[in-house]
Amino acid sequence: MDTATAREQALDAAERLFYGRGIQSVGMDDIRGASGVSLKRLYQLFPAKEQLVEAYLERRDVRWRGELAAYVAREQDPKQRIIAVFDWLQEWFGDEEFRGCAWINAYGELGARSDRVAGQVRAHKQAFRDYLGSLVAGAELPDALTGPLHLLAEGAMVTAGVTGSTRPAAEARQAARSLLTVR
Amino acid sequence: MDTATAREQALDAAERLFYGRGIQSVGMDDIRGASGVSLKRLYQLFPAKEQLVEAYLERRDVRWRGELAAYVAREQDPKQRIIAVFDWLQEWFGDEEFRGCAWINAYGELGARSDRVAGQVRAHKQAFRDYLGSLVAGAELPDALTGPLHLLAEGAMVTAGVTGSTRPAAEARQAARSLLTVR
DNA sequence: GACACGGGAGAACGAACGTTCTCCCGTGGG
DNA sequence: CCCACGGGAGAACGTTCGTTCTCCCGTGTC
Repeated sequence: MDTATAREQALDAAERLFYGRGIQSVGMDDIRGASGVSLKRLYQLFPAKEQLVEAYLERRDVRWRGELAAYVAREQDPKQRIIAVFDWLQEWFGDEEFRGCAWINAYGELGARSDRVAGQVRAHKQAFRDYLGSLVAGAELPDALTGPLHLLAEGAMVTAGVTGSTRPAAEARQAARSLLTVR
Repeated sequence: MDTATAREQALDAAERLFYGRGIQSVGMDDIRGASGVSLKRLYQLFPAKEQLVEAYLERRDVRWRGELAAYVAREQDPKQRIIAVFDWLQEWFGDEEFRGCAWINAYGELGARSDRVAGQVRAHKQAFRDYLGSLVAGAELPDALTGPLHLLAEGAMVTAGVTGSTRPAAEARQAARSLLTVR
């Protein structure tokens, strides 16, 4: 197995386990077992667990925002694009594997202990907010809408994560529609 | 030191440390050191760490919701009471000790491993939502507003926790005002 | 005064886990 | 064929931490 595929399999297993069971309750040995990558190789690729965690969050960040952007881009109408964000959230919440927002969860676990993880969470949330801002600008709506839309989305992620329901996405979409059409 | 005060001091220390540094990174020995309650007593009062965690979340839930309700009750106008929720959040976010929502953080740390903690988080969030619902009903507003208001509040808590800023409260309050005055 | 006892200090124990080390094998080059 | 070497399996090591145990002291009771 060459280095690139070993790295990818390690990250696949790490993501599945870290996201599904939490970071601290998954040991490096669990990742070895799930990925088939030996401990020796794991430590060559990621000299410490924290670096594996960072790589997991980093890769997931790129993919998460990419998938959201691809979904939204299918919509032509600029205002509908904003609504599509909440449609996408609803689909995500309905996924069998959904267990809340990976970054909010990671922040709860490690935010107080690891500055690097805390920084990654901040960067991810800021990037999401900036993306919403770009959609708002694209629809020629006042920039002041960005904050509220972002809060609705974050609230929906938290609430869906805790309750396991997709309803928060529908509620958030409805509220977003209402905010977009006010005066 | 009698049993009641030992219990209270243990819970005081547990709350300070669990909330400030995360649950998993605080050991029983840290709590002994911070509370002055010996390990022997600690384990008489709480036969396992998980029970101390549950007692911490339980006591904090009662106090948190009580303080919110007391703050809101000072307002007479039913609609202003809803806005007052966000004023209270803003004060909370500005507190020096503020480190995000204790329940969201606990869920990120333990939600996947402890059903009891996950249940407490769900119950706390449901109680908060129900409280918002009672304010909405008191203002004779449509019940459909409860969900969006709740999501704004949750989003503000998460975002303030991650960024350390009080701004999310102001944004959420503004959005709430807007939702209340539509049509 | 003798003694039972609740409690404090902190050592001890055992498990979990991050990280490293040992041993061995298969392979490719000389 | 020999050998160097990259890598796998998993034992080993050291630390952390939840939990329990030991030892001792002060107090209240007869």
